[in-house]
Amino acid sequence: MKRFKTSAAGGGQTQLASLVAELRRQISEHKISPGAKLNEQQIANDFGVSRARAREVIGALEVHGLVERHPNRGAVVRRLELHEMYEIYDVREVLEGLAVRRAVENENPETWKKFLDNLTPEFESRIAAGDIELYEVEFNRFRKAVIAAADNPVITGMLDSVQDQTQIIMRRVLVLPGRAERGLVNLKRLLEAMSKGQAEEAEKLRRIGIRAAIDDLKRYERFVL
Amino acid sequence: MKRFKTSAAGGGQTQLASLVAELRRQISEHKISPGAKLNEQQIANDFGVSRARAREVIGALEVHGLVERHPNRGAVVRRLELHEMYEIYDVREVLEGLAVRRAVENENPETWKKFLDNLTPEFESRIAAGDIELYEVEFNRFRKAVIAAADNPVITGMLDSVQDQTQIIMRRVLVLPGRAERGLVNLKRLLEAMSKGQAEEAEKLRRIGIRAAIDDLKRYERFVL
DNA sequence: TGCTAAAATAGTGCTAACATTATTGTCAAC
DNA sequence: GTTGACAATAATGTTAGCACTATTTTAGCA
Repeated sequence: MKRFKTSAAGGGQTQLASLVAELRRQISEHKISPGAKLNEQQIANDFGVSRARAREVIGALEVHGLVERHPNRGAVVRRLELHEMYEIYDVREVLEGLAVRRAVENENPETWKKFLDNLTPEFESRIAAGDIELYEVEFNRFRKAVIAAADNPVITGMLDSVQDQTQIIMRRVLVLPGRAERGLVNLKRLLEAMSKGQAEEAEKLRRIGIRAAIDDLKRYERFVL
Repeated sequence: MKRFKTSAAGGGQTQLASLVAELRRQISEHKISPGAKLNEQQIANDFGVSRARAREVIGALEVHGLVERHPNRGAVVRRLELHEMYEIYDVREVLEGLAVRRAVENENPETWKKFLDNLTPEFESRIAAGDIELYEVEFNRFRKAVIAAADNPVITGMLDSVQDQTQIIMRRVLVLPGRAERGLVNLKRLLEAMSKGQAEEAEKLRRIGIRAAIDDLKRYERFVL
């Protein structure tokens, strides 16, 4: 059992916000599975907070769309339906494109040149040989840098929300045949455009990359879900 | 005092969700002003719900970013700062563009032709003469149709959230010199593209329209805020 | 008058107890 | 085996009371 700081314990973030962030994390990583029941007393016990606080947390998750509550019967973690996945990805496409555009406008092109320089022939052959984790780590490192450079908390918050809901499925997509290779091709072109300060071209390429990933999901739906 | 339905009263939406929607509406219309204090017992009294429920509502508003809570001291409705306005508008630009693109793809072009046909020379001269409400009503009618045709609840939810936070200020922008006229020119071109089924062109034009509105805000900041 | 310490205040935070409600389980009748 | 009625159950929903905490106010003193 993890003891959650009371509200007055400093650090700027309220107890509620901390708890919600933790539950979101657990739900998004499927540590709490879709379909799992959440109950106030259990959460209060698990996190060492009052039942009143636990209730607030569940309420916030409800409003956030992550759980479905049934009055007097408890809450269930929502399953994401496939059509929702596509809806979310439409939004992700434009938001990631926007983030990249702003990142290019805000940040020294040398930053992106450094990422490009990491994509050595050795790196590429390791991806081709199946080292998907390597690709994932590098891609996530790049993506974090983009979001930081975009410097827009609204974008960040929305993309976090998007990520919460889609990450498990998209990890499955990442291991589909040739996904990582195709992703790498797109990443190289994207980084080239970014290294030249081409903000609109970068936005377009990022969007193409997102669209390509979701197209792979469509193609292999029966295998992923 | 408005008596809020208990959770079990049917209609699919939980009491919490209804209350949150109502508070969001009041905050977004400045019926509850930025800087106003919210307290649990007052909300419980005002809406005829338990203090526990009121507390949940405030918690949800906190997580939603609409209020700032101070442990043991209460909650205050957040003031939107100008830089946040611009951050939100970046996101709005891409989301509204996406909505228009999807609407064009999903809906019969005749729909948009009908909106275009409403923009008669008489309509235009009334806008030029200062009938801003007419422009606002027609534009909002069009916008609702777009969002409905886009048929993506994720977009809708995010745009609702964006609207909550920006609508009061953007109404002030709407009465700036020439704003409505310039908006109308963009709307005509947009509807022309939509009537021809040009989804990408429509997306581009919608984005230009949003960008133009925010540019007017930048130009007249000192008068608007 | 200005400063400091103590008291008061306002509101949340927590706990306990009981009420309420929707669903599930059991049992008898057909 | 199925159906319907009733009881049990699980969890939330509400209320009440008190604890706790951060801020504001007040009183006393230099």
